[in-house]
Amino acid sequence: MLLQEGEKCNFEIFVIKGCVRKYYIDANGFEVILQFAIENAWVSDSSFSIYESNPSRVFIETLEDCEFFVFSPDTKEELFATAPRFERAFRILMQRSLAVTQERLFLTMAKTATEKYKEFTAQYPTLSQRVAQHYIASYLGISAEFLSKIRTKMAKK
Amino acid sequence: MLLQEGEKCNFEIFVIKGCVRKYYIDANGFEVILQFAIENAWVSDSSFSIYESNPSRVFIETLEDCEFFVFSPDTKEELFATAPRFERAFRILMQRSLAVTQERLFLTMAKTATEKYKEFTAQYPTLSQRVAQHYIASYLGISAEFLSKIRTKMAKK
DNA sequence: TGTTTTTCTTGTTCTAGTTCAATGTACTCG
DNA sequence: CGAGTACATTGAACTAGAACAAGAAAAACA
Repeated sequence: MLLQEGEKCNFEIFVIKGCVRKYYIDANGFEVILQFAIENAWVSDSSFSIYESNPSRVFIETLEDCEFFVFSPDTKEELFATAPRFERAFRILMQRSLAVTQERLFLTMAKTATEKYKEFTAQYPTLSQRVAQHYIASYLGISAEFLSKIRTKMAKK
Repeated sequence: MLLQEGEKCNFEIFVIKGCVRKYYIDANGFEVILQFAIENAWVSDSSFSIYESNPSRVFIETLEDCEFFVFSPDTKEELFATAPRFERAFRILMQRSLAVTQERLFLTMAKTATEKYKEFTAQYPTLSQRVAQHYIASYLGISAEFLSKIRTKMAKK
């Protein structure tokens, strides 16, 4: 467990190897998975790092053995000071995260559960083997049972 | 109409006055509103500005008489060259957009239509008066009819 | 190896929200 | 002014997906 709800998130992680999930607990006590980060992806509680004093509302947890590269605010500031071009790199990184999140919003809003699952397997071909199905269901915003039904239906065809 | 699907988006807009909507057309031909931008907000097709050669999949359209401040890539580069601290400003801007988008994902995934509408009116108190209801429904990802039913139910209480 | 715990499947019932259709309201413009 | 167009409401029938429950498989573990 890398980050707990209520803690301050003061890092940005680059995943070299393994898989982590970022999630929060909704008003009814259910986990909702916001992001899977696998090899070559970044995770952090980006939503709240702007309000740096605010505690986080999300959890970040490893699902496999992992290797990371970790940026703290200090190492980041140091980096920017010595090599200002990294400001740009981080801006582009932010932009890419935004693109990914918007793409998810696209999917979440306009697609059926089956379509979402297809897109998911296309986007993360390895992940459906690597993590538990109910995590995927939570990521897609559907119930684990319904995902199972979708899968059996797809298998029959 | 500021941007059409298929065009290249080469600007970032800061809304001084008025209101614009950003939307796309889904596979079934329906408009899905991704964002309303009112006073002091930014709009651009952030999802694709990283792949700068790619044509946009979204439309950006004014809903009222507007005043903007427009950044093109050129003015941006010029700005960054003369005042490098603006790199940082734009990074923070990106971060904030990301925060907003993630917050929306939160809402879209875990809340009922009624809850979403309540949160919407709380977040954009003026907007429910200013724009057509079916736009709000599209933004919330629900049908215009159902939004109407929610509203009458809320009014009765 | 058997036992326990976790995950996955399957069926049934139920509900939030959709779709369609019809009517009502309001605004625009000749 | 009246007619047309765009928008909002209401109701009835329908459906995607949830919730619940109860087994089956698979994994963990001693």
